[in-house]
Amino acid sequence: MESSLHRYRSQLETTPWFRGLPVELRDYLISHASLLTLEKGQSLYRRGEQSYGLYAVLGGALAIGTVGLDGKEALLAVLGPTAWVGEISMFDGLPRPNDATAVSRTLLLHVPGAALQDLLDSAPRYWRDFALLMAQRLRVSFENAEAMTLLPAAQRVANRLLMIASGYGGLNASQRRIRVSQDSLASMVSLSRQTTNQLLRNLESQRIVSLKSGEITILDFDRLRAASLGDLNP
Amino acid sequence: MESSLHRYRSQLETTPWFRGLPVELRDYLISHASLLTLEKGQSLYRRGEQSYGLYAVLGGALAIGTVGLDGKEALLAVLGPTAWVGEISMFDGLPRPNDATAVSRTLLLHVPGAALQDLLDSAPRYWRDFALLMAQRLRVSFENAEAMTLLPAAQRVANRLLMIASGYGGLNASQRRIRVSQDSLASMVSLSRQTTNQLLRNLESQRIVSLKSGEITILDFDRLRAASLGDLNP
DNA sequence: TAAAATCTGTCGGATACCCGACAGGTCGAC
DNA sequence: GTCGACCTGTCGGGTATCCGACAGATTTTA
Repeated sequence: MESSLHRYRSQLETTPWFRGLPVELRDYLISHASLLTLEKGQSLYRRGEQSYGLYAVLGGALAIGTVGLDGKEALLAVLGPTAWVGEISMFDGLPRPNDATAVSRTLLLHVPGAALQDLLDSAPRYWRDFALLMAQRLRVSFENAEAMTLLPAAQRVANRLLMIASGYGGLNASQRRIRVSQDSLASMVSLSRQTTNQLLRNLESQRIVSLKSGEITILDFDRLRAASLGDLNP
Repeated sequence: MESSLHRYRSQLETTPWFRGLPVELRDYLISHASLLTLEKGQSLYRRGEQSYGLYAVLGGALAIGTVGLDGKEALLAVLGPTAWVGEISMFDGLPRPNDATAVSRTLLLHVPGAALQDLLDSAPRYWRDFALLMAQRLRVSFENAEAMTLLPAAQRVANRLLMIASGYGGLNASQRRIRVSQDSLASMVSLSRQTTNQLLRNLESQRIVSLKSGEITILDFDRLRAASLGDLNP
């Protein structure tokens, strides 16, 4: 088992957080992990459930969010390779704060809670390394809350595309081709699918992005950045 | 100096996070801290600045948020006694993610960065304790993002009042009398002051809250909770 | 105690966004 | 290759919320 897991090491090291860890910690995580596959639509965990450890996305993608009473969805992020999830419950031992669901067939690395406990009991200095993950997520979360209340719709969309493309500030790999349906994007920026579509088509007509089914490609980062600041003809 | 600081110990211990810390850590924090007073409107720190340590609010209140280009404000929270702030930069060493400004004359406990470094270098197990603070804030932040995108305006207001009254899930003391202007409340739920006012008056007419200038008192928690879920005649 | 500053309350017109509906495209499954 | 599932694109009416404006109340400052 171990040998097969080490195949993923270099892939994992594309993510800033993981790359920054001490070697022995990286070794430990990989050698105590196992693989796990989710089919499209299957959930990794749901809000309120107990925690069973830490996960890294190796292939496919996870949608992190919550569904309201009426079925409406609040999407925080769609995380692809090689993002890590599940660290909050590691610290406070409380139930998971949101849902994680596979948007397509997804391959995961699973580090069981017990292995983490053992490690942290014997080397508590590693708490800090895992906390860095939370710090990053908190910064993203603040940035998002800010964008949500300060920016009008069009700028929110542009801003979000940049955020996704950047890998949410280092949480996962950066990418210029964004594999997300307009529907999902809409519930990330809390707009309706229809207006999101309008705003995207607007960006497309200016050759800032190009649209395919289930995919948005950024053509011009600079002008997208300008659009997110509002310095652009609507 | 030390003797005067110990007067605040029992006050600090009203906050769940601080109360949960090991005794020696509480001792260390208090004995390495100093007092600091901010006048109304003065800022403790601004987004982008370097970190100089950790703070606890002992009196008055801090507004945590950001101002947009146009002067519009995004308020994350107004924190009173005895909330702790400034922990994110402690972990990643990056600049502060938002502004902290005194809304009235405010008394603060300041634990300098150097003292924290010394402590954590010699006893890295404490990283975990500080990380708990981040975990709490992250949960609040998620809950908030969720409320923001899933709930209609009226429920957002009710939800937010409950959140503030609960001390943001344990971040600071709980209170039934909320000392916040309707204006501030408005920019926390991202509504205009006018509609926030309408919604509050609506709650007042049902005897769920009572309104004074700069103050909202919750009269009926159960019905406010119902209102935040939408089970209430509008 | 007077003056300044801040906060609350209320009105209507403007508008950004929602939402249902439906057609056409694209993709994966069998 | 064909079918069903999902996704994109577009229209128009309905409406929740914004925004300027202004008056009165309340708190703070001098």
